[in-house]
Amino acid sequence: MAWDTEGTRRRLKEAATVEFAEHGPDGTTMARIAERAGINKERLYKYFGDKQALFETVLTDELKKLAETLGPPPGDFENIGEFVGRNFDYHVAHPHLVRLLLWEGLAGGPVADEAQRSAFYQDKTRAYAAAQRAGILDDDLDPDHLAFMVIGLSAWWVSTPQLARMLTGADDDDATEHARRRASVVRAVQRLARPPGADRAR
Amino acid sequence: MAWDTEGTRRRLKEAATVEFAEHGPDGTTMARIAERAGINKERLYKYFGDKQALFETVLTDELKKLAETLGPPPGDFENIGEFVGRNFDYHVAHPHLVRLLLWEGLAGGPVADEAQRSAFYQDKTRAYAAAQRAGILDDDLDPDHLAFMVIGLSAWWVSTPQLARMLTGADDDDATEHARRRASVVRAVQRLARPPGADRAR
DNA sequence: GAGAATTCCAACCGCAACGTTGTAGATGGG
DNA sequence: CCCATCTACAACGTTGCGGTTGGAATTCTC
Repeated sequence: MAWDTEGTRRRLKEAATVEFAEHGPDGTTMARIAERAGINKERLYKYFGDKQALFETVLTDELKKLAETLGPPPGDFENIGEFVGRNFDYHVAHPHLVRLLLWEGLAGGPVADEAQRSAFYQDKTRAYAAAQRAGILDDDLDPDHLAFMVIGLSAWWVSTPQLARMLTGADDDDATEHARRRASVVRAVQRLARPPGADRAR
Repeated sequence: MAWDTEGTRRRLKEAATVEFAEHGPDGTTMARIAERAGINKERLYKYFGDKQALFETVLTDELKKLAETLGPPPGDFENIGEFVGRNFDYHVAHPHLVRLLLWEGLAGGPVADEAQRSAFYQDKTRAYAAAQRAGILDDDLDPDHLAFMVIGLSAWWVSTPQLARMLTGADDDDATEHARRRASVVRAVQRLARPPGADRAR
């Protein structure tokens, strides 16, 4: 049988994503990743270097997936609510990414792929600023802060699930509660970003 | 010299707070806690049980400190913006608590002191609901979700410092940026919670 | 003031984790 | 067809962790 190096690489990375998202950098063991992938542990070191490098690879990969799934931010921000709603859906369906981000922030180590990501966020900020100048978004908040808070609003539910549970009294996989949360996020973003008077459709 | 059991207990707990907040449950070692406190490791087990119990003790303690420092939520929510601003200041000055909360949520294990905390949050939700009925807060969002998002807005900056840095381009200990962030949080909460037309003081 | 009880500590135990090494099989150019 | 090269793996070495134990020093109790 021919080698399937790309396949083993992919399987290792998928296993690493699950393990890292679940247990974090410190709680994850290289042996468990290899075991989950059904591949020998040593391959991890050959392909990805050490644990830290593997974590960074996994994180940048998941960020890319999000960007590809959601597509570029809508040219106009008229419908920012729905855009963030889709963002929220994504985070609830794949909590991997938010969890990886939180662990990255908590660890305080090097930031994976910092240059690319900074550039991405600066683009985003510029887009927000343009929409504010066009009057589509309110300019009450500075564009970078607005962008940051919008991310927060859609990611916060996944970030502190225990608070969410204690406050709402609902389980994480409750479908009707999910819909209620989504609606709240959409409405909150509209209140935050849209000029007063817009989105009056109650 | 007389025994100072309460003192050693306190020193151990303080050291544990720092270590747990910094490195998380998995990244923290009992030996390092003891070393930081200058006390023998075995005392930790005598006083606090095992690692998990120590973590829960530390977390509930920090939650109590926040509640005592900020005092009860203001009877009326007219000034919810400033209240949340003080909350934000606290989290920036003592990031311990938010970090512990994030780690608790990520670990997914048992929630420390769940009964008390649930009761606390339900009280909070009731207070929000009352303010909504009184017309002080807008009832656009359900009170539990509003409470949850308000917490998120003031804690999100500490939760993903690397995103904050990449978006704002500012260091975490930049004083003018702190003021700017605080103002954004206050304004955002007002937009989120207050009826349209209130807080028009630009 | 003697002995029970408690505080404190150094040393230890079992175990699991990271990362490496030595080797068996597969591949491909000359 | 041969040998350098690459993939893959089992087993290992070392380190460091959570938790325990035996005993010395100190305080309390009667």
